[in-house]
Amino acid sequence: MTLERPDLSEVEAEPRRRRKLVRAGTMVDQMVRAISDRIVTGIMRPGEKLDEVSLANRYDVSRTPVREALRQLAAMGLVDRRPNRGAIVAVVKPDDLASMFESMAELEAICARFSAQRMTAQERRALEIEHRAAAQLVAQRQEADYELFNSDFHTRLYRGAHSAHIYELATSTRSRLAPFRRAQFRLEGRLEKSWKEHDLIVDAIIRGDAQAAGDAARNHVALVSVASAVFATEPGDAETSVDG
Amino acid sequence: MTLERPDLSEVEAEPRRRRKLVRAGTMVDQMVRAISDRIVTGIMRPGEKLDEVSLANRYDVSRTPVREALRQLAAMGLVDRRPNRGAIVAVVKPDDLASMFESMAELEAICARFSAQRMTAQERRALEIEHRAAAQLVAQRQEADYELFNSDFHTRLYRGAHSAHIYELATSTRSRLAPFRRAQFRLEGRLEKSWKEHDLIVDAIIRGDAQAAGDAARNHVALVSVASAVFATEPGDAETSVDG
DNA sequence: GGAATGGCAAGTGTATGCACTTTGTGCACG
DNA sequence: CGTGCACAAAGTGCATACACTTGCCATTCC
Repeated sequence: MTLERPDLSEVEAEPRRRRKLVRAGTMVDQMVRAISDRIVTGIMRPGEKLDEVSLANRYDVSRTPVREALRQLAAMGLVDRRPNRGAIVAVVKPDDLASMFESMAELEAICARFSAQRMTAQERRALEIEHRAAAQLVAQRQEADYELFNSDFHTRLYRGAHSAHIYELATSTRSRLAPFRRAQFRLEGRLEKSWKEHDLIVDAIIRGDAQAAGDAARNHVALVSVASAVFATEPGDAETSVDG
Repeated sequence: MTLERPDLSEVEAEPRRRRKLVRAGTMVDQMVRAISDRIVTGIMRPGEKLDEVSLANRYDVSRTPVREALRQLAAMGLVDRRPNRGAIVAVVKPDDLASMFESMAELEAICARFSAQRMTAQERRALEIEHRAAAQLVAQRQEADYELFNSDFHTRLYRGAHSAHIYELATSTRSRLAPFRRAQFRLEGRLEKSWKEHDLIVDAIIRGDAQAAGDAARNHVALVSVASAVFATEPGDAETSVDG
């Protein structure tokens, strides 16, 4: 339905002249962030059309920067572009989704393994403290807050590997998977299971047991994969509804 | 020196009107391929400037498609773009380079492991046949041909994992590393060592020994990394010379 | 009646122009 | 003689106009 209301809050707060007071980076970079947020958080659903002129109006720019943003998003894998036929939010086939979860599992295994070997004492301590604190969120069934913590937890693992490129691979793969797993914690008992799986990872990292940390992390993602598959295969027509 | 000769051979063979007979895809896609080729094969060296108007003249298009191509190349990690300050062929610091080789080693380990588990009988046979044939190239010191075979060999491993996303991660990481290892086979004895390392991988895959295949592959890349590091740290002023 | 063709509308691909940012250079001033 | 400012040149960022492609629909022909 390509809703028409301005809703430019992501880019700028006021309808004043846009030029000369751009806050951070170029228009294109801001739009890339804004649009990828909308995709990753599920506001835009897979298959939804990304019309160049609509986006140009929405963000109050011309088509040129929109096109550059779309190309960059396509390179990230978040949107599909067909020549002369426009762009849509990336639709992945079940096989691709499985492949991406599998990759994610292996990447997390690597990160956990390296974390067990390379994390500094401070990093280990912070990881453990945050993980312990999250037990509260589990006990109180704070799905939303736990989801935030969960994201932070995994980011710690990626950073703990102390390898810029692996961090990049992990975060970009995670972004591409995000649209397909945002509801996983709504599943009955998933919160507790997630925490216990984390516990195994943390324990192994603290002990410096790389093998165990890697295996635990791989297993954790594999289970998330199963939990998420439920939603990915739901009938979801994904075309008209704007947000759930 | 930004050589001025036309040299459009990569894009089109004749100086006739460009429109209406573009062969494959859009101008932007063709330029992305052409420029990434020039970077990956070492014709353009890290740090070299990518001026928009020069590229526009070179490929006989306006700046708009050039900008889109540069943005896509930046997303691939092959070029660095600084806002308002142009683009250069990506320069990676030694730490980043090490990180990328490390990632490559892990990715290849994953591919080899999966290949040992998942390759079809045909794939295993083809891998072994090609590998055996390459022994000729080693014996005859055919560095250039062996390099081609080597690229093919690793691509077989990536495909053998039967996972689209892992294939993507492996090939893109490989592209980003390509500029830094193109001379590795010139090192004394590297050819023989490479073949013997391949031999271990092939043997493990044929036997279906995932663990051994992964370890052998990781080790293989680690050694390539060392061999390439020699060139990466060479004084190389990387500005004027066009090909070595 | 159905299939093929022509034109229309929507939307993408590219060219071009102007505004703004950055950077280098020369001159004034301390 | 060194430091800082102003101005000019080069080059990027974005807007706009136009060309071309695609999909749809009505009309026409078999």
